[in-house]
Amino acid sequence: MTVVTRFAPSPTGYLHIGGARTALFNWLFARHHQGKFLLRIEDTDRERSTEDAVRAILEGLRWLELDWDGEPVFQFARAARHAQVARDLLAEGKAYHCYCSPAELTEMRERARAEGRSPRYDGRWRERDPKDAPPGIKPVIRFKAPQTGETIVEDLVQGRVAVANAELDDMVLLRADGTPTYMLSVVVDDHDMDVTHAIRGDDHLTNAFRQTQLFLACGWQPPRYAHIPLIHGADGAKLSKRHGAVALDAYATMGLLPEAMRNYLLRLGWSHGDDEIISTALAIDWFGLEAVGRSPARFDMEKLLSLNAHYIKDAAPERLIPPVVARLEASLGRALSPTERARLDAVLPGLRPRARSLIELADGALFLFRARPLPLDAAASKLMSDDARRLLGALKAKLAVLPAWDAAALEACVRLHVEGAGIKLGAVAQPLRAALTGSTVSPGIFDVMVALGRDEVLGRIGDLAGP
RNA sequence: GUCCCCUUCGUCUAAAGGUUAGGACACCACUCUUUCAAGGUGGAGAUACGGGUUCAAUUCCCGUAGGGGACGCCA
Repeated sequence: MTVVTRFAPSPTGYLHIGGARTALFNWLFARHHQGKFLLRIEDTDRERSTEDAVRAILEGLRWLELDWDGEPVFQFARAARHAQVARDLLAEGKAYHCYCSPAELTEMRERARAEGRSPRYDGRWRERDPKDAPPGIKPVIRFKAPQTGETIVEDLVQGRVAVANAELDDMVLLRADGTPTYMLSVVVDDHDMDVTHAIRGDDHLTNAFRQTQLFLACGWQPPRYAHIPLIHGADGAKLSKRHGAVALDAYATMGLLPEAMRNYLLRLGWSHGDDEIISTALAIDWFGLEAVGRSPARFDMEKLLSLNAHYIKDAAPERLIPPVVARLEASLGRALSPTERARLDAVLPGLRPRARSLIELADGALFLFRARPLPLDAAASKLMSDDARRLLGALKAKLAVLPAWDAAALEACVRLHVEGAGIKLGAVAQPLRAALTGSTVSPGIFDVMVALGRDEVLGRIGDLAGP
């Protein structure tokens, strides 16, 4: 049997970390088993579903490079089929009309809560004669759920979980306006789409019981369920807008690489011994539900950034350059010239191990493109003593006539210069760094000089050097 | 409130009855060094608590505490 998984987000909000991990696990599981990974947009809530959210979800998945098989299924488009199943159940006596008004239900729940009972529908229309139906009220269709015994879910992550059927009430399958509810749609779609494994957040665990009952009533085989623990914010609370559960594209904007995000998300709740850095190819090879943990995890930006730093060091330059150029041009407010882009290429190796994100990478490169005279930051200007200026002035003259302009020649020249002056390399390297970058922090100074080129170097030194 | 789930360093996790309880991030120190990183080396740091079962419990069972989730004509 081919494995079929699905990611079934509802487009009522944006794709966040938790949803992204659910998608990743479904995708990995399907790819591992050479099965199918389907995408289903659960848009049966017409009030809250938006096209923007659909777009954001698709873009998020594309950014993460999680490709789905076939076309996305829009659940609402299948409403007629869902409604038909509800009517079939009604005809078979497995469901019934309920004429309770929303106000009546609210009152029922409030009273139950006040009396310390579970707030459930009491089944008052379950056995009532349809002739009692109040006139002019459109009924909903409720599922006639078993009231005794228990329902068991053999969860691939949580293990065997049982709940007494008395704990579950008769859920609404078809709303008064004839539209299907989530519970019905999920069951029908999972069946029609031949979903074999439903991997989703732990918050759906109780739904699995109701869905199992519905599957059985329809005479269908439920999929295998796998409820993965939720991801919490850094403070241990449920992820929400306030806790960094921002849309996935915010992480792209922050300069995260999708492979870093995948690796990070993978290790949240899943492990393979002591392995930490796991390529996507290995992840597909190794992934299995048996290694998914059962306790919730906290989101840790530091670890994500550290993984990102690793992948930045690893990434091919052609992957890094375009996003960095885009960020640079945005902050510069102008396009980079070919000469400037060559400078960027030249310092990239030096910049890479110093950046944890593409933003830091771009920020680190900014000094290359600043107009002269360069503004110095506080630490840099503190370095510019009269001695330092004189040293730079003398060095400038030697650099101007240096036959070769490569890192080795530059280093030799500068070292000779400091030896002559009887000082340490740092005494000139730091002022030089300040003059060339405006800062006390940069890649190796000789690499910076090569990238900048002789004219720019002499110019920048000249702006600050003493007589 | 009811039901369900969870609990190993600050965080993510390994150890599927016998380990000096391992790794990673963060932290500290040292090292390398033209700065800052990166790299290298080392350090500090955990089995929530209480009972069992067992020759032996992080591991199995029960309870307590704490945390989370669900309880919609939302998904």
